[in-house]
Amino acid sequence: MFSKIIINISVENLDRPFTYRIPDRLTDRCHPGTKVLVPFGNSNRMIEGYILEIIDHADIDESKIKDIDSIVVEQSANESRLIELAAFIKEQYGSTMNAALKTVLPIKRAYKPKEKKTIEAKADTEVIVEAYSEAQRKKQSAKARLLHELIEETVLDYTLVTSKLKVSVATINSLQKAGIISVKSENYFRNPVVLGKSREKDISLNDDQKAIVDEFVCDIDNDIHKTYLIHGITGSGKTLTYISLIKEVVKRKKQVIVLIPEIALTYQTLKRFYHYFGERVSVLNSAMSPGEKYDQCERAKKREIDVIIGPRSALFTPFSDLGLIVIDEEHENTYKSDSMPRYHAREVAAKLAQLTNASLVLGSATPSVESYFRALKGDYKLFSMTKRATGAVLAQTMIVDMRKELHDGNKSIFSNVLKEGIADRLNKGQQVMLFLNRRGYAGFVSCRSCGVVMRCPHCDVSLSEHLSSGKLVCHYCGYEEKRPRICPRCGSKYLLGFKAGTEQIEEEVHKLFPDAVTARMDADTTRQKGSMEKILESFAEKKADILIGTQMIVKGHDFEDVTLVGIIAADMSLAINDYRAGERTFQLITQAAGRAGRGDKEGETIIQTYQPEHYAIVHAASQDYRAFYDEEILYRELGGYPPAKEIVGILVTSKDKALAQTTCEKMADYIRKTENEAEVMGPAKAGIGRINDIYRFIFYIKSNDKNVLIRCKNRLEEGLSLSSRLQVNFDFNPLNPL
DNA sequence: AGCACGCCGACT
DNA sequence: GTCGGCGTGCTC
Repeated sequence: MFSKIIINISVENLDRPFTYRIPDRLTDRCHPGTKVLVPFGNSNRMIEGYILEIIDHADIDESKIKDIDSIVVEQSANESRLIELAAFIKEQYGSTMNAALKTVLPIKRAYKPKEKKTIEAKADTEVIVEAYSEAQRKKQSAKARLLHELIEETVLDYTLVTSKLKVSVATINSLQKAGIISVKSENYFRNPVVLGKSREKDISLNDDQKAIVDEFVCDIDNDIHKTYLIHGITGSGKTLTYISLIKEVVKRKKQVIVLIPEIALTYQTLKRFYHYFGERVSVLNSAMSPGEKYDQCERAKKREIDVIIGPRSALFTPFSDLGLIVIDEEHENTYKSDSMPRYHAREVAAKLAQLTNASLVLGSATPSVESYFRALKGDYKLFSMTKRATGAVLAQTMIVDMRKELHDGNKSIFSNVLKEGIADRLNKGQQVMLFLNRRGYAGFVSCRSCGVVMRCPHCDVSLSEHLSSGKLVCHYCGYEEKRPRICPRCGSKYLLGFKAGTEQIEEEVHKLFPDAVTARMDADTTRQKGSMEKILESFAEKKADILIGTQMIVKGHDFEDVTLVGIIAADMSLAINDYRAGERTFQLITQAAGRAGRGDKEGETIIQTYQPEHYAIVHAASQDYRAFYDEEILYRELGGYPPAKEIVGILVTSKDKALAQTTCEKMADYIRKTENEAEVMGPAKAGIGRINDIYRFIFYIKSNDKNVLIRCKNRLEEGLSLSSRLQVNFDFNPLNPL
């Protein structure tokens, strides 16, 4: 017996399996995922590795093969489970086992003790309230922000205060001198932090929420672990429901993973969790260093925390007794990895829940069609929350037919209703959000005389004008060049940039409402780290009347004084040649509409479109998910798209164009000839045919049965020669346009 | 990554 | 002559 073993080092040269003989004494203890000690290299130094698979026949000269030395016994159950998860990812999504292991295993790091700083309230609540109002009076906004938090919580995380609350060291020092707060630092690992510092409130749930919690508790107490889909409209109190569910699980001495899209990982959200779970909750995010992430893994292993909140990768937190996984906003695209292995967190979470006997809770105001489909089929238990927890009413929505506006002689980007709406809100001192439903970046530059478009010399995309630096930039490979004054082809001076949509809107607003203060948020203004928070914060502080932006302004930000949301080109995302276009459009409009009227004032949403009769727009306007779903699923079944059918995209890339193309053709032909349960489409040049001088060809396989696609993938993988000149990527149920 | 092998300069 | 610099290449 032999085994393929991956060495426990992340170095490219060793990113391949090595074959070892399994000695007789170890045969019954060696399984995929087992951690073993093997002699390695010329000096036979002992090194740790993981068994990937057991094989009967060696694929290399047997004289070279060494024996496995021993099994590493202290391997924990959760570690072997993570290995199993890696095997699942490799099988389901097509990647090397090493790549799968790397996504799953925590990063190794040298032990470096880290200090944990906290800010504690030293004075009584009355003193803090007093100081808070004084700070407010003196317009010391940073001080006020900090004190405001201290009224509710007595202990705050130092880094949280400095980063999310943007309180400087100077402010903290002055409050420390005044004796109102004290800064304490303690060692992370030596002193497990004391819990229960926050002033806990009882959770009071409404009937919808209670019903969910009751059924969930009943299930887990009978050792039933299901997947639950909570469909709850914006503001229906999903987060509080999650918190109640998590409390029940934590009470039973089990741990919880909460997945949240990175963009929604705001101070507000975190505060709610800190409030109920104190120091027993931890966070992961992309801004953290590998060391910090490693620390959180260690804390999880040591059972110092019960709850971890984070993006996709938080799924791999090494808890020993996982009881529940929550995926908030489960429809979000960020849950699908965009690099190999292209796994979907929802599917991997389901597998992890199955392996650990945990429950899975999915929540969304606009569930993905896939999840809702499963829920209706009975695979998931479906809960609906149809009332806003605060009792606030949903915004009034209105669809404006822009064709009619044009017909009536209104050539502006704004309909007359929207213009009146904006004027009205400006009068009342309320705020407006203008949402441009547009994907992509700033405008390209082209010659008005000969029509030539400035393109990247290494990629098949046009270059974007970078206004501040006066350069043309490629967003795919980073190529830069100075913006030419005259057309390089015909020499004309009419080389003009097309303005990014949001800029154009801003200009128009200034023209119509010269006194209004606007803030703009798009790929161009948020390129710098932290600038997004800055813009949102200044808008929240009412430093601007109108916030103009793309997708990023609609996700989970609540502004009490926003009473009007204008959706400029609601149908723009329908034009994309993608089976998910309708779903995406519905989600975006629903989310945008949900931004209006979050406070006590009634909100209004105006949807401008050239396709007022399109079902995604009609149902989004009436906030009727079910009606949308019923039409959408019909279309998916008709077109043979997920979830009715499964799709895999096979992307072949190479510097050698002919090689990529012929390989892609060969692969497609091979599947066509050998698999009659599968339908092959293509091959064709990929959506972007060349990136960084690497040519890209793609073909798709469709089938009713995902296992057929996995079989195709496995057979293509087997047939692959290990040519480094060629790369093959698999993408199951791809998110990008077909 | 580690570690051996190896091919050059400067030293007991 | 040899000790040791680190450049190259391999590890089942």
